[in-house]
Amino acid sequence: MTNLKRFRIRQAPSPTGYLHLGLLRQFLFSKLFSLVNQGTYYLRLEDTDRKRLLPDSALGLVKNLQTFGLEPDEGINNQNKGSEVDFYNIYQYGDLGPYIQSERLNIYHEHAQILLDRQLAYWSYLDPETRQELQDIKKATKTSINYFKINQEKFAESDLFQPVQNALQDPRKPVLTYRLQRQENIICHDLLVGETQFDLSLEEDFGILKSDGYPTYHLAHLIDDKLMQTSLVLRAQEWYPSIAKHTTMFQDYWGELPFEYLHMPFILGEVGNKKMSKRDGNVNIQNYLDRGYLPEAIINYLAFLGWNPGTEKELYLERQDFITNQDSIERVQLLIKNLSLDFSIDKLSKSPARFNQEKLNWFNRQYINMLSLEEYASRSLQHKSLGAPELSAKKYLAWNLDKNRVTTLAELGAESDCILDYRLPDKDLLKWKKISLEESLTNLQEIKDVVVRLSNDTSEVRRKLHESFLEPELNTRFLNVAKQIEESLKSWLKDNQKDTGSYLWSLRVALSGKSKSPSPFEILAIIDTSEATDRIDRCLHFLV
RNA sequence: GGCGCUAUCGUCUAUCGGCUAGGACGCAGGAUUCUCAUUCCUGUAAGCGGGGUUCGAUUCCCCGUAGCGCUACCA
Repeated sequence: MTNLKRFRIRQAPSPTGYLHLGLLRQFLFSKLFSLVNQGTYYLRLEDTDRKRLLPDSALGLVKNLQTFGLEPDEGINNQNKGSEVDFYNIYQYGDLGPYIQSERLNIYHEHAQILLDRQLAYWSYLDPETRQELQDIKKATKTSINYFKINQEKFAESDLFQPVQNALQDPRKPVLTYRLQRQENIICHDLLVGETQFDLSLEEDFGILKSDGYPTYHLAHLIDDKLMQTSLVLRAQEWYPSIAKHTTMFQDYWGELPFEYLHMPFILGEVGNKKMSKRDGNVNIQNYLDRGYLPEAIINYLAFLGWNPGTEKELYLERQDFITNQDSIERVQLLIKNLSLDFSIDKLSKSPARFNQEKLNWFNRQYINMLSLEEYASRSLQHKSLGAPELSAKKYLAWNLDKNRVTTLAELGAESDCILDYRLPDKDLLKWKKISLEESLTNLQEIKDVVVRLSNDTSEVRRKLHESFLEPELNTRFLNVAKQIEESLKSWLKDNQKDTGSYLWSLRVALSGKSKSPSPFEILAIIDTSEATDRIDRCLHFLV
């Protein structure tokens, strides 16, 4: 991209709500661009809309970004590494600040004055009613409004170009308006779309400094992205129609457009053709976190919405990464780094992408399964706000069984509850499909002795397993014990020429109490002999 | 209304003029299995319509059509 000057990319969120999916993807792609270009990814807070301002949302935003490994290199965050901004309860850091637009008012006013001096902007005194009337006429006559001319006819030249400080005190509440003077066609460039020609005579003047002294996006963009040395403006597609205004504004004021534009296509909601909105209820990124989705899965999924490496690779983290790194934030940073290795602009899609929960679920299942048992258990417990319950080997081993059966962290216990909280099955459930209930129970009675013997035989390995349940490789050691039980039990069945289903079905149902459950061998590796005996005996009572 | 963007399986997408249109999710079937899940295999399903350029168009161009966006003292 730009090779002479240092690559700098920015995101400029507004503290008017929560972090949503579309925005998160923009942050991700910005970070990816900065990594590819070995540049800086910075963040500034666009808090110029005082009516919609929600101060708390700034902290929520930077916290979320940290969770997703997207903390900016410069700008604002929630770490104590810069100067604190009390109002938002966040920190700001970097050499080109302030990064909070409400702290830059004097800068905007200074440039507004230059704009006035050069007659590139003027004060518009039209009240809302008048502007509404003009817009109605515009619709009827299909001609664009010349705001400058209208103001010129009604007000004196000295009013139109009065100094900023005076105008802000003016009871008529004027709005500083950008004066589009060029009437010709302009060719605008976007990294994704390419070149588009716009007719500037169709564009209308637009407000840049509101009567409350705060800039609109247009002025803030004009000033900040020059002063903060942005080299790539990556923003949502909805801005694309403004590219002509902005390009001409930069050319007029600064003599050049000092950066490239890239407009990101929308993310569509699962139903309908609208971009994901707050009405979908599922756009808030915090919802996904709350529902037990891993940041790794969300980021990996989002990366593939509008981008594709052109290879068949989709998972950008491997099982090994989960073993060597137990920290979620560091791991998601690694994920982003891995993505950046394949990331390039010509792999971006120009059309909007539809959000698909099923695919996200798949990513989440993949990554949950890669989690170490320790991390899976602790994160699931944390997720359920269970704090730190007394950890028993039994619980821990039972949860282990859930890991490749769940979609989200919220489902801890979904399958394993039958081990921790036994309920007697219905009588009929004990019947194996090929034989009668009586026969099934007789078989159960018969295998009970084998199970008891086996359970006693393996009590030593099980004791060792349970004692060291917090040590690494638990899953492997557990599976070994389960396998040992399985082999013994199956060889007994084979030696005595017994049909596996006729014995194992009722055994498993007796041990789990459920029609669908982990295998009897896995259950026997967890519960002790007396517990196993008790469960079987209770079922055998159906015999009498 | 004006201006603009976009257009391949249900969804995310590959293809940068040669296609028997590839992959992933989902779905269906099968294998393994005492059940469920996992894993593995197989299948399912697509180039919006019409012109043009070309030996040849999903790919390039034009016109339609559809979807979306913008048309603020919101960003």
